Amino acid sequence: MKPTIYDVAEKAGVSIATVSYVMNNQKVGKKSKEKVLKVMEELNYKPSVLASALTGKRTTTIGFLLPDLANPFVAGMARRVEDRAHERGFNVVICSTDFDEGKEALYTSLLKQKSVDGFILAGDFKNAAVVRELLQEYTPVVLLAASHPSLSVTSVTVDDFAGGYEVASHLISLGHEKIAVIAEDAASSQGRIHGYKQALQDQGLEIREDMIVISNSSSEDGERLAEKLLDRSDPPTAIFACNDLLAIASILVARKKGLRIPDDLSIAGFDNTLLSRSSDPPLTTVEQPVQDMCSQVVDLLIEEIEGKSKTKQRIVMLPKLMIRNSTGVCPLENKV
Amino acid sequence: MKPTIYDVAEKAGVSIATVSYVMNNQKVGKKSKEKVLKVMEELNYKPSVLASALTGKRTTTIGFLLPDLANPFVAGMARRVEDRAHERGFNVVICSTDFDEGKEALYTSLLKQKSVDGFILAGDFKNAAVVRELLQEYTPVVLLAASHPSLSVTSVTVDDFAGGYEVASHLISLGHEKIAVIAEDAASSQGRIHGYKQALQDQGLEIREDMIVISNSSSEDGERLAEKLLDRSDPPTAIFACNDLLAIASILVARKKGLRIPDDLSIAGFDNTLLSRSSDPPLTTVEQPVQDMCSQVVDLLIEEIEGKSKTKQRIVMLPKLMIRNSTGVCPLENKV
DNA sequence: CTGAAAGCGCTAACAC
DNA sequence: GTGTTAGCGCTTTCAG
Repeated sequence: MKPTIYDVAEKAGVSIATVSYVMNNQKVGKKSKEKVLKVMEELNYKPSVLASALTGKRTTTIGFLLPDLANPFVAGMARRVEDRAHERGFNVVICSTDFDEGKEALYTSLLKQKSVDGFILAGDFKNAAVVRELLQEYTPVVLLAASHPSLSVTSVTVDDFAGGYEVASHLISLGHEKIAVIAEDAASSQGRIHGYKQALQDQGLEIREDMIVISNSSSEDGERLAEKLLDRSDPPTAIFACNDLLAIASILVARKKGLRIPDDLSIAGFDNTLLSRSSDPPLTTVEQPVQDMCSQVVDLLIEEIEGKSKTKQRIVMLPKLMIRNSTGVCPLENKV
Repeated sequence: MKPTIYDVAEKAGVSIATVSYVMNNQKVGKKSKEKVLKVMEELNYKPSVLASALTGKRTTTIGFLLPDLANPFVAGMARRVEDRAHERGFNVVICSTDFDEGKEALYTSLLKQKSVDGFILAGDFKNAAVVRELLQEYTPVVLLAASHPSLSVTSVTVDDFAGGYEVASHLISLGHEKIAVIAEDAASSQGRIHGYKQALQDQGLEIREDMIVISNSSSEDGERLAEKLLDRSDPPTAIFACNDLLAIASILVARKKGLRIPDDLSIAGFDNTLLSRSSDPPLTTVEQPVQDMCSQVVDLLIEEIEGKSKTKQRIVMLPKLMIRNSTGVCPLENKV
């Protein structure tokens, strides 16, 4: 059997309390301490986190709910969150929710039974009721790349409005006027769309709602929507996709239709995933400071877990437009 | 406070044992059972997994150690593993090890302290000592996309030899004779290289060890190596990269050098990640049956956890060559 | 400074 | 069937 605190105590000739004290760095006589440490070493003793947690201590495990781990942008965040969490001595249990309220509720419930110390909810968390419940029972929660205006919960996001504004402005400066948007059914996309609209308005361009379509975030759906947009009698000269996956899907469709990018059609994405560098042409996109965002959420969550957090806060980080070759000047014949 | 088994027992007018029995589907009088169930509902009672596990039951949590979650192929596996685990009622805690023996040892140790029910080790797990230890203390372990010939541990892999053989044969059939390999420092790459060599040998072609280089798996290193290969006085006409990331890196380098793909240079990858579809040209690569592999490992691990597994086994699944446009006939001037 | 003992929430004999 | 009770391994008063 694995050695327990009793084994250590006995072999060291002290009580289990003393052993516990040395593990928790409490005042212990030098002699006893050394002896205990030595025995722990000899027995290769590792305290049980379960037993410890049962008495009220932390499990040093956090739950990380995200939309879909297979999405490269999400996986990138997960890696960063994991790294930071490990640095701080926490493990991460990951659950993909697919934007499904049922899964969101189920997984949070399961993880609560397992006594995770807190939750990071990434992307658009649909089930507000669950968040509200977490909040009111004082379970530490922070949102990542998502925020809930009506809820008092700390969050870390990128400035979606600014991102959308910059992309649209960039496209407008290239002479585009018919700029379509392929969005996700998520709050972040709404922010990007707002930014896009503002840019259009600031330049006195007409905002056409029929140029804005919502996808279910899958590549297939992205292709379907891109195809539909390009088949219009009055097709856009530029497409702003709310993530790189959708942008790539658009590129694929455009290529299939024999359109040259960016000569015939400009395409911009969002997230700056590795997809955007490998695509042809390399994708103009918006970079999110993933590393900083993830370190921050983890730190904020741990502050809450440790009860050190003063106030809830919403941190908004600035995105950065990465201009590459998928966007170019608007073809003349399409100008009004 | 959260309700405990005592609260339920009291309110239902029974003993805690009875409550415990109904939770574990043991024989309980119909009346009592209904009453207890009703109270559990009213109190919204959720049993503590910690307390339950402390008495010897499972935590229904498995540890999943992988090289790097940010790698799209790995993230794809993680998603599948997660899905299957959830279907079976398990949660997954994920740890990226970066092929670092220290991290491998550290994370397994931490997770053991947290009493995970078992481990899935994916990719090349360097620290054989750790695996051996796990095995000898009867901790359930299975390997995914990796195997350890000298260890008696169940594993699920793709047939790397076959994959390498097929890629090389395909290239040879296109007339290539100078085929370079950019590999990872992993056992899977060794298998692929063996397959590649066998194909060359079967066709009576010379095997040149200086055409085989090992990367540290990063894109940057991939680019560096590809560049070095192409700068040789006697450059290859085709590159077989042992994963898509490295293949993309090669494409990037080739493009930078003004080489046309596949006219001047053919490039093949491995894994069939979404990168291979979005790249230009689309990448010829080898598909691994990720979904099946992942369902299998999870099922096998759970069998071990439940003590139902009869014997250790090594399952090898067959890969599938996906021919796309990054490979083409060998340019004539380069033929010997 | 250290030991004895009472829990933490649940399971599992062992009785009744 | 169901209640009593002794742990599971660790933390934490409370004495001494």
